[in-house]
Amino acid sequence: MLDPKLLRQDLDNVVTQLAARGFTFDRERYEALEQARKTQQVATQDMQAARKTSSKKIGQAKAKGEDVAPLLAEVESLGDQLKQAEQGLSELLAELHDLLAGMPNIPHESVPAGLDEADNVEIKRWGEIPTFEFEPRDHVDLGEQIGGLDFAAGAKLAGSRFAVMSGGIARLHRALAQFMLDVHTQEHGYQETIVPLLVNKKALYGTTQLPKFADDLFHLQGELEYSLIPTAEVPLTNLLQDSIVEASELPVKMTAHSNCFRSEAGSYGRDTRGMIRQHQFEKVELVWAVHPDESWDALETLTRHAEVILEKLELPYRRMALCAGDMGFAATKTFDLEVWLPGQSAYREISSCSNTEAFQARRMQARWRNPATGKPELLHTLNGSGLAVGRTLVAVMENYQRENGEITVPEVLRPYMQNLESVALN
RNA sequence: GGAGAGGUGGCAGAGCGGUUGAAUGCACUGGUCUUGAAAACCAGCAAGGGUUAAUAGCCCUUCGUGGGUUCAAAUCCCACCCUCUCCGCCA
Repeated sequence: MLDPKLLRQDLDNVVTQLAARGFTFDRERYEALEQARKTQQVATQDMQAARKTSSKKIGQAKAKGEDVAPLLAEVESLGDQLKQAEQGLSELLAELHDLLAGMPNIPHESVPAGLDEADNVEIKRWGEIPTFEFEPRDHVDLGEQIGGLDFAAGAKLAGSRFAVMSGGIARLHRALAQFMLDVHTQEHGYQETIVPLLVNKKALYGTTQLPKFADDLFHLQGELEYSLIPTAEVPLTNLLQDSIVEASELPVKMTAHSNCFRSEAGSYGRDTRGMIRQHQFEKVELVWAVHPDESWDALETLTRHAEVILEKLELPYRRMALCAGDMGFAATKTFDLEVWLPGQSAYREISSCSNTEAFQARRMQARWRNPATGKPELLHTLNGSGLAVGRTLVAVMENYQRENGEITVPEVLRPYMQNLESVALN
């Protein structure tokens, strides 16, 4: 959520900056609503003040044993008027709030211009693209060849966009998650966290999946209104919901390995082959909550933490700065990491690291106490994948494949696999 | 699932229709004292929002959440949520 004060004070700028990411703001509606709100709020609060004063007088008079009848007559009519005014106000506030809640974050000045992924800017490349003395296969073919990656089984049990892993592939997948967690907790200083995979609406609102993106989620039926998390960013970031963190406790750095569930509504026909886009996948998530002055350094550090995983795995990647129009709703700036997939001869997204500044923190009232003023102020929150485990498995399979279909186990994973040197036929 | 208890400020914990945004303690901040620190003493210290040039004043809201009664609700009524204890069931 943007700062309502910013809209009141600098609407022109907000409108143009949001236009940069392709968002059209209904300015006239906003201005009319805001005008009405102001009038209504001042009037309502005046009436509340009047009622308060009268009630106090009545209390005092009664205590002295005086006759309160005239005072009662005075406030008699106030009740209905006030009720009406309060209702009118709350309707206006709700409408304004809905309007605000639908507005995306303002892109940082360093974000490249552009409306779609064609305008994303490559920041750097790392690693050598591997060459093969044979025609490299994609992970689907590899999985078929050595077994352990079964999409038909996934479809039988659940439907499309599900897979069953088994044997060496499943083990490799588990090793990847363990490895990532160990690096982040032991080398990068994150707090390991295990979080609920089902969350409530308030949490989803806090990280901005709601109200706008309800269709991207799986919602449980039944009297309890749970949804499956699309990313551990939701529970991790919401740990700070309605709290005030001491300055000495910053930065807060948390990591969680979790399953993630996405409906993938609107992506019919995209990435239908293989593990790239599944309804259920695993991810190791990184979340920071920081002093507002430090979020830009934090974004760089966080992104590096994700890159380190790829480098340790010796997977070639590039870092992209997303253009304004390609960024997620809550982000002021996003770096995507794209890993090289020989099966597609292309770089594919494997991590997305964003600074949301106070956008999420404002919604969830995540604050820190500024020792200089003694007052609570909004934190800045960041999140990034470190990394998407399923996609990392794909990258390992395709980059480490041998002609016979076996997968060489990357050096850093071997301690997690009893020093197994390759994954062969299941 | 059954029975009971409870949800109040950063934490603990009073209040149970009327100058209560809320006693008290701890924590925190400033001061006195001290070579310095601690202790002791004194003072300050909730959050959100509105108005405004203002982080100045003034005002509103908030005692789990949502409704209701009343001139007036932390206090009374209803519903829901959560926590704890016991029993049952169960990874």
